[in-house]
Amino acid sequence: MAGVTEPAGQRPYHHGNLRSAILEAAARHLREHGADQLSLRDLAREIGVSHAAPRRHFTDRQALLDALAETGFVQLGGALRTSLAEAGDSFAARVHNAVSAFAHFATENAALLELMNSGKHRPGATRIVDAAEAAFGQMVELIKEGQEHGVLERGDTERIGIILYATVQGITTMVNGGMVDAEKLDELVEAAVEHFLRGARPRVR
Amino acid sequence: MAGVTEPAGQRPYHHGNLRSAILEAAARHLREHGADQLSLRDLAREIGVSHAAPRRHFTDRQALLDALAETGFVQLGGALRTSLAEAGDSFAARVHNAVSAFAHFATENAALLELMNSGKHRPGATRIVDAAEAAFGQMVELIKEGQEHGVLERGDTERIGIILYATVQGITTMVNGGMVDAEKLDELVEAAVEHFLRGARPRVR
DNA sequence: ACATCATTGTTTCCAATGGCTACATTCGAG
DNA sequence: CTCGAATGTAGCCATTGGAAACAATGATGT
Repeated sequence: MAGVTEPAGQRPYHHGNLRSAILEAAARHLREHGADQLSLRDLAREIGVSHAAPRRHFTDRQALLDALAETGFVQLGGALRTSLAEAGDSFAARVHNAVSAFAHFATENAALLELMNSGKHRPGATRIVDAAEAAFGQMVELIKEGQEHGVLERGDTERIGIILYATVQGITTMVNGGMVDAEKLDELVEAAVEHFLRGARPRVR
Repeated sequence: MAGVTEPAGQRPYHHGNLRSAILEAAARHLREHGADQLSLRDLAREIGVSHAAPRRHFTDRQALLDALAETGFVQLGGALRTSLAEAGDSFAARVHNAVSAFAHFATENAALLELMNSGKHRPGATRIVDAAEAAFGQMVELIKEGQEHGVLERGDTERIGIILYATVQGITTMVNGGMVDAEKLDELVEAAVEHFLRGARPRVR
């Protein structure tokens, strides 16, 4: 039944937390219809507010997309974090877990991922950059770990991290773009990790 | 001076080859302003034709984007072809050349690349798929070459090709997205190739 | 309590876009 | 030379993002 503040199905003048409602709806639309089809007015209609209301929370369509990208990086960071927490001690297993987590996040949130690395965000969108670095930083940490354990070659840690990150990122892009069958994802991830570990292990002297 | 068929600055009723004119203008706009900003009416205005004229050549905005993606794959294929033709005999050098060619094409045509692997094309866009496979096939051929020379491990050729392709693709995505400084491109490509060759070389028995 | 100001929504308007239909001009095959 | 097929044009519509002026609500200080 309608709450006290919502008599006869009427929404009170103030929504309460429009911002998060918009973000939620936007995330769903993003997943279901892609970023191109995401319309501010559509969201407003769905939520039941006037089409100009969202403007109070997102100055721009781009601002909304930026916010989505930011939360995307936060989510990705979380996924990586738990994947690493659940992993055992074996470095290979840790890498595999992290990469696999990334791959699944990326393929289950294709449109979001595209948004995240489209780099179209506002010049001053430091929040996105921060969130991205927080997520990416875990990969770098992981590499550092491998280097300290003597399983990975020394040298520019970030560069090695970029290569690992890029490889997974590329695989998911191909899957998301339909160039590669989605069923091959796990198999590819596994092969990529193995290649990586072999390619980046210390040279025998 | 105005040609015979173009008296007093007047364009004849029929443009002559509107289709290619549109493609050209679209390619330029794509490069300069990205796919999002690409407007059919804008192109029509620029070319000096009515806003509905492009419709005779591209049923849809998407159809135009599809066509752009297709030519993109053709261009990429060409770039790979010449890069391989110019390479020496050393397998490592051949891989490096091809990968480098890809990387530069991808970073110099960021928006186009995004379009190419966005996978948003029409379900029945076989031409795109064909063009893509023609380009991608060269990578697979290259891998096969390495396998026959005993420089790369045997096993699923396509899978190995995908990993190589994905790695470069990922690197360029990061560069294009601003996550990585563009100046690091060559250095990254080199490292990636080296990692790849070490990671995919035959295991000693 | 109450006046006042900042938030948050609403309404109304505008320009631009993609897309559609009916119509005009030109080209080319028979 | 005629007539149908291509190719362009003009005008219309719905939708969108965005801006401005106005309305309702919430919060704050006295």
